[in-house]
Amino acid sequence: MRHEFKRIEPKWQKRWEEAGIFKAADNDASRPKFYGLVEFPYPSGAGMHVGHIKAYSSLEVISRKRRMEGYNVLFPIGFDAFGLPTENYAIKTGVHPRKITDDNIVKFSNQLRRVGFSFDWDRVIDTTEEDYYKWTQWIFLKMFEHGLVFRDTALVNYCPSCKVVLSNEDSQGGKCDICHSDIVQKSKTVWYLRITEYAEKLLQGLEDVDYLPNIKQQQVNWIGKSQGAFVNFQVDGREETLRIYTTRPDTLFGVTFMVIAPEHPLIDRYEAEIANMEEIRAYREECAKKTEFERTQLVKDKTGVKIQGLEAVNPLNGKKIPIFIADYVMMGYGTGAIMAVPAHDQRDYEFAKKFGLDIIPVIQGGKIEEAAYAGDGEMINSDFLNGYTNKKDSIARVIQELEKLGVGEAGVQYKMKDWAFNRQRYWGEPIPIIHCPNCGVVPVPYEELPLRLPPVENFEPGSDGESPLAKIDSFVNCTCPRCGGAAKRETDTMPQWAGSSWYFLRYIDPHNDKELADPKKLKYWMPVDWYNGGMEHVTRHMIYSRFWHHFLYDIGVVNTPEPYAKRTAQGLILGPDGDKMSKSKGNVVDPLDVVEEYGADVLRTYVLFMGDYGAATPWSENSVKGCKRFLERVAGLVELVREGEVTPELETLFHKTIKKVSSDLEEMKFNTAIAALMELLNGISAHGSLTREELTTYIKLLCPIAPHLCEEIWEKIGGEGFLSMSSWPVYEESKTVDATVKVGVQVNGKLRGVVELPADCQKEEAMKLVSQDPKIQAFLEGKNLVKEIYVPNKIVNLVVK
RNA sequence: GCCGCUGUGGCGGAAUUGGCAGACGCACUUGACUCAAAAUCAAGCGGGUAAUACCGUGCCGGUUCGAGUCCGGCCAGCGGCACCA
Repeated sequence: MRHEFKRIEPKWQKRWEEAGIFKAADNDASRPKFYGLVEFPYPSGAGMHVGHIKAYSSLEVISRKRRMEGYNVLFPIGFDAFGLPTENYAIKTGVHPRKITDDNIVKFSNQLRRVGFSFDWDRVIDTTEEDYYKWTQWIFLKMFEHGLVFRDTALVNYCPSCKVVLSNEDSQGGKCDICHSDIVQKSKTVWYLRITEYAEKLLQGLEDVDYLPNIKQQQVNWIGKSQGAFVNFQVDGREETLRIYTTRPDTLFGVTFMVIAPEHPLIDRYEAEIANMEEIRAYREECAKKTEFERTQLVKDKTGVKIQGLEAVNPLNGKKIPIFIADYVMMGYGTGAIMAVPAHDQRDYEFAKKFGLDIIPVIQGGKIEEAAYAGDGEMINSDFLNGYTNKKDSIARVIQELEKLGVGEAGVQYKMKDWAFNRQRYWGEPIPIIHCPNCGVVPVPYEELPLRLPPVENFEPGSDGESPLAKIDSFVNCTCPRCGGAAKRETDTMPQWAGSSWYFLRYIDPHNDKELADPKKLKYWMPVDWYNGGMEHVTRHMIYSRFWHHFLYDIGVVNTPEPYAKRTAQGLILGPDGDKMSKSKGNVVDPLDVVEEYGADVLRTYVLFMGDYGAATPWSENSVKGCKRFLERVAGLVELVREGEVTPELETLFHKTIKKVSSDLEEMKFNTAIAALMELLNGISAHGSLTREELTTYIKLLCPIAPHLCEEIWEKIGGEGFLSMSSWPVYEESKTVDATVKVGVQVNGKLRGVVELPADCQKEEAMKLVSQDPKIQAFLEGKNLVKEIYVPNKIVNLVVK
């Protein structure tokens, strides 16, 4: 039998779909459930990328295996379709984003079908459909209702090219995540989601989930919890305290100055009393011009200005100390003010050196003349803290003292910031809020959802960073639902991350027009058992969606706090040249070209065989050919079928392979699972024949990876029903071991020979057999045998002198 | 600077977690088939040697009968965070 993929692949895809075998059954209590989730694609005009294939193939294989193991499997797909590329394309071509999106989804769906993925196509969702974003808006209003939505005027990251405000997540490194232009700072009133309120829950929740360790670590870093204390310094002679946050309150006796951020409100309050206000104003202006990126990058040179006329008082020893403003302190973290301990903090040290300030060591160790000392040591120059050597104890002691004096308390801080939740763009979910001159900010009533995107002809955003919706009077002008007076709608839309923050819930009940999803079905399917996706989504999408899910849990919509029980990630597919695939480098591989030339089964096999699933691996056309060769040899097995139940020579190999493939697939070691199937194939070829029973086992093991070919073989040998729905092979442990094993024999730790021993053979017998080996005898000639080491089935080591 | 990960043939990568390093695949070499090429099949394939010996998992040292694997110290690369107080 030849592997005629062009004929058989469409045939089986059609049969699977007609029979509906991949449809999930809601609330089926008769079998265990498995919810496998892959990150739904953004349907770009370019179509599918080989990266998509790799990302989906892992859970595709697991889902197919689960079905064969008797699970009720939910393996859905959809489209995360709001976003800038579509809108930009609309601006360029004049075609409506709705039309572009629909066309791209059709294209994507067809491509996904040609790869033979076993998605449940009845549950496809599209985040840009009204029936879907109605519920995105609903969740937003629920958050509003629970005080998690707020407006604030803030310096925001603004991309002058995309003309949008970006979240911190989208502007990492001072570059726009979408177009890579430099970000500038702009003052704007924007919407925020109070994600920081969930910082602790998001951190704690990580203890109950099975994420790859690096994924967990990245989230922990992102949340960035630190423990320390808040301390109030009195401003000398005034009813004013300067509140700071520190992780080392026990170094309070080493404080020689204070630093506040340039934007700190203290300055505005005492404008009249600050002698050098002109100088300070100039410094503030200078800082405002810099982007946050510049501010954090120009770390070499500390700048700042001493505030003339204000002094702080150290609450523990009453010492008066100067206050500076400097841009190395950020308004966005802690309280925007610090106590400076130059002896033990490198930044404070550099600042003190530059401005000629005192440096008082309070921890023994290091060379204070050269650099700040951040290590451990005995406390000195610190009154009641002197003599402490353990930092935990000294911190506990000083916090006790601060609390007694009423000038401070223990506290925690998170690096994570609130989520800037808006875009000044057309192609996004309208924010369901009304601005009323009488009532202020009023939410759109739930009954009025969805708040639809109005038809627009010009998608260009306003030059002042305003949304295109602001130009549509019929959309903007409305009546206030509270007082009935004339009011205006919010014209910002939600950021692209909104729709993907809850999509996995909608798959569970995609056509429900009463609720986000039926609670019974939610309870049945959630949590997602296994979620696979890219490392690039570990800190944004993953954190956002966990936040939304925790919130939905708190208001009783879902019944688990954590949405994903397990999370894994695939590695990138690099271009054949080893560089990241990109259009400009011309090293992009189109998966459809591969399907066309080699078939979907070959493509599926290759992306899983090409290397460690979690690692970045370059594409190799030659290796694709290798996979093609492999499947063609498998197709040829049909001709080797002979009468019988088992082939004794192959029995152990079969049992071993079932065991290895079963466990390797679970551990995402797809490359070694396929290698094991290749080895088994080599074994069968060497033997020259196999039984129908054995061929059935073989194609069952390969079926999740190369299902079209395996179904075809199954049909050819008279199998009934779909192989994809047959039972997963089982092995017997006792049959996975050979009667004899080849064991290496070392002399003084060096390999000198190999002997064949009965499996699990006793030491005495093993030694006897080893000593009969002439090669080994030669090495023992004239030497004293000092020690014999024997590890059954593994190694013999003879120590001689 | 901090945190995490990774260094194994010409290449992608294996190694039951301390027990025969290089499974499996690619590339390559030789042979068969062919007028020839492709495809296919067979054999070989870490370095070294005529064959042994010997040398080999980034580098240096250690533990052990035995180290790719464990410990200590470096070096290089990748990813994340970053004037975070």
